[in-house]
Amino acid sequence: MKRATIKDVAALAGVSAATVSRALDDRPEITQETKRKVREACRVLDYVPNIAARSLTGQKTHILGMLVPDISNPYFADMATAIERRAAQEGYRVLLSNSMRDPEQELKSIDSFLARQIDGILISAISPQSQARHRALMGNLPCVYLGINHSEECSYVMADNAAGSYEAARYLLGLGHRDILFFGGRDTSRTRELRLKGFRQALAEGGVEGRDLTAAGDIRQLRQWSYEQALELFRGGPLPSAIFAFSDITALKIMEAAEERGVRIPEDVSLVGYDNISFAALPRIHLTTVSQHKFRLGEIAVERLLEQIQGRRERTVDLLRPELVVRSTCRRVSGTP
Amino acid sequence: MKRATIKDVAALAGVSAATVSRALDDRPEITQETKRKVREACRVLDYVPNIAARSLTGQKTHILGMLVPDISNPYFADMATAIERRAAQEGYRVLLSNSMRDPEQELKSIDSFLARQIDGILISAISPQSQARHRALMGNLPCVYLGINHSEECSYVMADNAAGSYEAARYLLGLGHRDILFFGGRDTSRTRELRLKGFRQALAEGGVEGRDLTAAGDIRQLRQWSYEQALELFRGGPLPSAIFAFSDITALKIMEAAEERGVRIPEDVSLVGYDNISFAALPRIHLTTVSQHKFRLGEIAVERLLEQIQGRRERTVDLLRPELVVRSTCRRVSGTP
DNA sequence: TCCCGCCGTGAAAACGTTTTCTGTTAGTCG
DNA sequence: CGACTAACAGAAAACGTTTTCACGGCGGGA
Repeated sequence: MKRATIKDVAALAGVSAATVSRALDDRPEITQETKRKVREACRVLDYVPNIAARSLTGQKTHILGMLVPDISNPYFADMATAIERRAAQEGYRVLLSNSMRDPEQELKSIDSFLARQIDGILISAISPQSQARHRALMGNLPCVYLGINHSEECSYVMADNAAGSYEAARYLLGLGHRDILFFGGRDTSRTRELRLKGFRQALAEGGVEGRDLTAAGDIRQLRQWSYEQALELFRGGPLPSAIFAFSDITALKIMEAAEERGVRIPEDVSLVGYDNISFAALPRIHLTTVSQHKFRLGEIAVERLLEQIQGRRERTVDLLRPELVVRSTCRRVSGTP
Repeated sequence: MKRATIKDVAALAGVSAATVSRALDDRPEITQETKRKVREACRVLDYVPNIAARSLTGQKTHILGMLVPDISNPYFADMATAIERRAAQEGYRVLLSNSMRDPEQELKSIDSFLARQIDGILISAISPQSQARHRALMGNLPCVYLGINHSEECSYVMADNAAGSYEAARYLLGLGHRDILFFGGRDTSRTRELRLKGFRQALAEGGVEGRDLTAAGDIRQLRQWSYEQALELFRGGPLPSAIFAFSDITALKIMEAAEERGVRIPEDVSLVGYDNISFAALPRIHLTTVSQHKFRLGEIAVERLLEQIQGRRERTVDLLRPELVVRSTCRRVSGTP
């Protein structure tokens, strides 16, 4: 009933525990014959090594931690999928933590990760409050930021936000749009800052004035805020020619408000999102958006983290070029070629 | 630089390691004063207990394993969210494993869970091949099935699939539909069987003949299969009055095909889904569907698993009643009251 | 023949906790 | 005043591995 230990295997194979350990590690100094006996004994006893004991001797746990605000957000779910898969390929498991953007939760998660001796941590969102604590640990715990770069001392892999929005804005300009509104995102968000920057640059190059609408205030209510602002925008009065949404989630909220107000997309307003989450490709939605290659980002993040864990590399920075994916939420402005 | 151990804390607090252990456990036999000193020392040294060492002494790891086919599927993402949250409340973490429905992956995951001394496991999908291995362990490892019940020896919590589809079918009947097609699901799926059963029962009670379309064959290609079958269905010729999709994912694929063929929903065909995944509530989609209370299911699953782990309860069975959520993909058949 | 070195293996220490068993001190009761 | 109890804390064993060190045997060179 009780699980077999290495000693049981050793006894059955007629060798010592040390030999079993070495045989399972496939060390060259052990005879083929001995290895065979050991393997056989393991099979018979259904032996599974105890990782807790292993990690006690200073070995690694082969567990990675992942800090995420909300796994039910498809943006993070997609990344998590990629991460989980890549990690599994390398023999690692991932311990998930939804912080729900609650600083206290984040702190607890970090502590619990530490307590569990994880080998490294992937962070795709963290509040400023928790960063101090986190920074204190960075020396000890390999870490890579994913999709953000809160600290220059730490590795990160992210998409080039400015480049992505630059390209999307150019696309809108090319379609003849001149009155384009950048919509949403928190005023504290560095990501928003970068996306806005690329947007503004494209507009400036096209000699067009840009507008933008920013969420300032409670961080948790962003979706609700977007919906209400869009409702307000569509209340009547002149519409912008196109809306550049901070994210696909935001774009969806804009769509919802538009639907409610009878505003048609793209006939009345063009709309582009950002992230290319799975929602965007759905029938009836067909959101034109900027793809972040979340899958690739996740994979690279794992690779970099493992390199760091295994001491093969120090701090790294990866910037992926995003890609505009054109669907059907933008139209050409009449009267343009 | 090295992490502080319990001995360091003991030294700083001027007590023994044993006392520190007891103090942190808040045992009554330790003086308030001593506890205070210990806590202070922990704070100073930034002490985090080593869970690996703790688990070695026969304690629990406070880690739960979760076997999922695909976390980027919103159905599982939603459940995972609920599970993660509830587990965290109880001081547990969850180790995630995406099997991608690959039996070999499943096996590996189970072994790796075992090696990591997890306290219990939540399974929301498992292939028949892996079940044998899993069953062998069930005596040792607390387990609850989530949304499925592959074995009567094991706890499970799931929605009453037959009841849900019964209700949805009644709704369709009430709207005047008489030619209703049950669409999709794998022929090996027990879930499909149950949903079909409720569907048929409702139809039989209404004196209506039901039809159904089932996927037989490669399990991984279900979405593609649905899309192609729907395309075929919409090729021309007589349409059913309503389609009852096996799942929301299937329903979405049907929508996609309908869009492609110029078939309007609900004007030309009514459509109901199953699961109420987040996609279903999106603007422009508004899928009428059966809600499984995935969140509640996840929570209950964690609660039952913990009860089992802590020896408070044996095998349990929970059946939740699903709920029809009416949106806008069904219309009343003309000529009915 | 003797010694050296190498190969394969075993014994034991170490990892950081928890827990059981003891021991000490002070207080209480007869 | 002596002995017993209660309250508190320490020493040491145990958990299952890995790893360091040591040892025995064997082949080969002198």
